[in-house]
Amino acid sequence: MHVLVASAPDGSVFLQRLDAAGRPAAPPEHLARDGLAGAVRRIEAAERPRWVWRRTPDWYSQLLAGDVPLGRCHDLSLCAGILAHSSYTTGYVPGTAVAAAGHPAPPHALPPAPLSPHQGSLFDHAAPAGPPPEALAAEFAEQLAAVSRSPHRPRLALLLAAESAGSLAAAEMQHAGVPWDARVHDGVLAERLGPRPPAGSRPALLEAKAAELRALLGAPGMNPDSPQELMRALHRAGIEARTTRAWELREYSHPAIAPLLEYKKMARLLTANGWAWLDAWVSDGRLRPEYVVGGVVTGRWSSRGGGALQIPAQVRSAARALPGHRLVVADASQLEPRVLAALARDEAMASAARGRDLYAGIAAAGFGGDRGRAKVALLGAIYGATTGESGRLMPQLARLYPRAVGFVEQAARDGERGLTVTTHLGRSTPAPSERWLASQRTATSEEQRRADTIARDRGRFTRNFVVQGTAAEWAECWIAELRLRLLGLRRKGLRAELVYFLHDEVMLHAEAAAADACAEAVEEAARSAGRLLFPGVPVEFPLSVAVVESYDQAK
DNA sequence: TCTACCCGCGCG
DNA sequence: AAAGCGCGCGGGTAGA
Repeated sequence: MHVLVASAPDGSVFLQRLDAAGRPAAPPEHLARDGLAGAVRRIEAAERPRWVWRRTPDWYSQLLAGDVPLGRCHDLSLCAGILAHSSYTTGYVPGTAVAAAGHPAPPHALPPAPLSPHQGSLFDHAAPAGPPPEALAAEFAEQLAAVSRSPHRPRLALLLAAESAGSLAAAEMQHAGVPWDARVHDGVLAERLGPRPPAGSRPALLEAKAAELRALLGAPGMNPDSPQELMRALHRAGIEARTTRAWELREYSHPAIAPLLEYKKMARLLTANGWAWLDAWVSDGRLRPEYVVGGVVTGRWSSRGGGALQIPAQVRSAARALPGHRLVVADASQLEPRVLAALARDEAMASAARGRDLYAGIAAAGFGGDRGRAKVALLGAIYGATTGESGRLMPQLARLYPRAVGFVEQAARDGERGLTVTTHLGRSTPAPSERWLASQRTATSEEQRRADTIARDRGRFTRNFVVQGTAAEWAECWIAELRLRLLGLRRKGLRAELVYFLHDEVMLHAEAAAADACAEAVEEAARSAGRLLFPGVPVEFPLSVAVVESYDQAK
């Protein structure tokens, strides 16, 4: 049922079956490192165990290189991070078992900081050093015990399973990469910026735009990339902007504004996703970002390198299926508001969400059919808006949906008081910062004002945390269910791979013949995620799914 | 010359 | 039209 994989002190690989409580259930096997893939493949086929290891990337990237996909795992390091903070359990301290087993690593630190990308590539196939196998087995048993004594055992168990499945999916996506056509990308750049220039100089169209701008502002030699120079030039031209942000500049009517906004757009494309980006992050026709599972406090993933979680609309046409293949792109519609309706058990909001478009449903129920205002009001409730249109609409929203609004208000009040808040499955906020604690020990009224600001900031954070974090849990359950279905399709000879994940959106690269089955699998996985998180709660999580040749054709 | 920080903008 | 959450990144800038 569980198989621990670890490095033995002598450099061999240590495999051991563990029982349901994490205790050794059979004598360990020692394997030579090059025997690992074969052994794992055999055990996976025969037993479909949950693989237990310190960190998924340590083992799974080499297994994927040997084409050994796995169904389930338990990532001790990620689960330690969750359990250490979770208000759903008590008495768990990460690394205690490791330290007790005599490992010289510092206590409280089962997972040292992740390897830097450079180290990762250098040592990918080297022996991952770390605590001895017995210590990892003891740590696993500690984690299972922490789940067992939780009053929310099923939820916490689901969270650890989903996070671990996420680590498998992340490794698979990094291994596969997004199919990326550098010629298409280069074409986009050439059309918007001009042909690729020598390194260090501006492409022709960008340089021309800079010249036009200098002429219109009467500022020869001005470098538009320098905020200071730009600000001086704007002021001399009578544009009294306080910042150089695009949305503020849009307020002014002056002949230089339009070219300036165009310049900023073009310069952004060049620096963020230009030729240098292509050179650095696309190789062998694939964009291979590194995903950091649980990299955000709320449980969302972050990424390292290439800004993979911010691929701008402008270059999405370069993400193209290979010949004979399709991209299946799916995203969850209005995920966060729907999660809020489920969290708060708000029947009224759930019924407004019954259709495809939640905002339209809410608009019809109480905003005179004005979808835009309904959306602003709801997002304002989730983010904690107090001023502007969104702030003004709050009372109206609260009358319509007292349970939903009350739920986020409670999370905000708790945060302001320095309490921990927790997602549906059990991810809790870290303790308030030292800055927060210090701010509460104040005397003067000046300090008190600052303390209030800090408390309100934390209130907005905790308000959003419960919703964003629970949405991340839904998405992780979704991807977990999806990858199991893809493994099933693979056994039927239908090949498809997960290639991209972005908070509430997934992309598959599938053989054309498998595309429809993939679209169905994505839908099934979403229904399953809803049932796993909120059994019996009548909130729907509809998707929009597109089968396309390139990413820009989706939605 | 190097480092740490801020700004601005892209994504959800 | 534009303030309220979470990120990563590149370039400019200030200080060492």
